[in-house]
Amino acid sequence: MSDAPEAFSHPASVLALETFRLNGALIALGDKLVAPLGLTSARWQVMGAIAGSRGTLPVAGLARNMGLVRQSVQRIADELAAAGLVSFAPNPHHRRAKLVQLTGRGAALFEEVTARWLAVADALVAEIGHDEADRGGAFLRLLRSRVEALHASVVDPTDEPSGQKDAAA
Amino acid sequence: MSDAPEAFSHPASVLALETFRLNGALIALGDKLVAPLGLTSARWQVMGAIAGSRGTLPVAGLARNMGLVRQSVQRIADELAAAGLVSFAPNPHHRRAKLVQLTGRGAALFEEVTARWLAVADALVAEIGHDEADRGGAFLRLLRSRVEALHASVVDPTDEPSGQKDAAA
DNA sequence: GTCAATATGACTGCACGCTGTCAATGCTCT
DNA sequence: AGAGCATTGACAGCGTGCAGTCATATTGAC
Repeated sequence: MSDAPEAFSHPASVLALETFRLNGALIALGDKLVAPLGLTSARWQVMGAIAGSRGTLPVAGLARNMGLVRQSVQRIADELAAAGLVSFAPNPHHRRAKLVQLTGRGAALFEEVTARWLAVADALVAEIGHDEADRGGAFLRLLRSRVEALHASVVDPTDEPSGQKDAAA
Repeated sequence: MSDAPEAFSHPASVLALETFRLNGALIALGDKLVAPLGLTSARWQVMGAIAGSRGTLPVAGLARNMGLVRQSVQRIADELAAAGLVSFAPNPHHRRAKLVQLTGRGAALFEEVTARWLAVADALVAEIGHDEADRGGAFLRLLRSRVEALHASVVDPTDEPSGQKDAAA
């Protein structure tokens, strides 16, 4: 077992582990920001996706924009609807896929949350610098695209090639 | 609601959202890597922490090293023990806090997982470049430290300053 | 030596995202 | 018009991490 440390110090391992920790820190920060307003990080993000769509997207569309599966967003959306923060409007193009929109209360709450976030976001960018923040964002996007490509290319050696959907290799 | 887009294009928002997506992509990649060996990302990471500690740490110590709370690691460790991959050895310094160690099967499995990971990790670093990977890792660490500092400094306006533990304003 | 503070494990409950499955809806091709 | 396929919402189950609580074990102050 003398190979564990070298595997951990691998640059890719450092990237992965640091990403996990940063992810946790960001969620913790987000939760702390919006908790006093009765929200959570996830609900806030869904409300943001709704606001960004101007209420023209159903749940599945929001999920695509957020990079999540439908079911995750559906649960949050239902809870937000139960809380009176979002409503489902008829969709002229699809009878079942109702359009998710913010209610008056939802929009007001989201504006308040946005104000709180922008204060923190400005402070964060001020500390690390505009250029560095932009470079970091680009790096994260690049890294994700590589990871996703790797994810698609990894083939399971213990898996027979019959039941595969996408493994075009 | 015309302020949603500007909040989303904020450099800090981009960083946060990209971090969430990268986190998800990494977990998906990790799961896919170790699934054929009967593991998950979380169990693999805990095994890694155990291997890195050389079996000299109890659950709480592993959790500290990983940046998680005890309970999360405890559950995984119990499951790994049930699967015969780790065992709990007596701790000369503490009767309850048994030392978590890999069993022979656990160590062998971890070595196999490590080999699989190193192949992918090398491919990833080869694509983005060694220097860029190192710079990215440093950036992530810096960003996390700033986010954690912000988390500690954020005070809740609707919260009376009596019940606070760490808010050294 | 005693007692409070701390550390640890055990247990419960919760939030979140995923997979899998099913029925209903909409779209495309023949 | 009809068949086949993709999309969508609904529902169930699972893995992971967190907070809270309690009992036990260890440590430190007195």
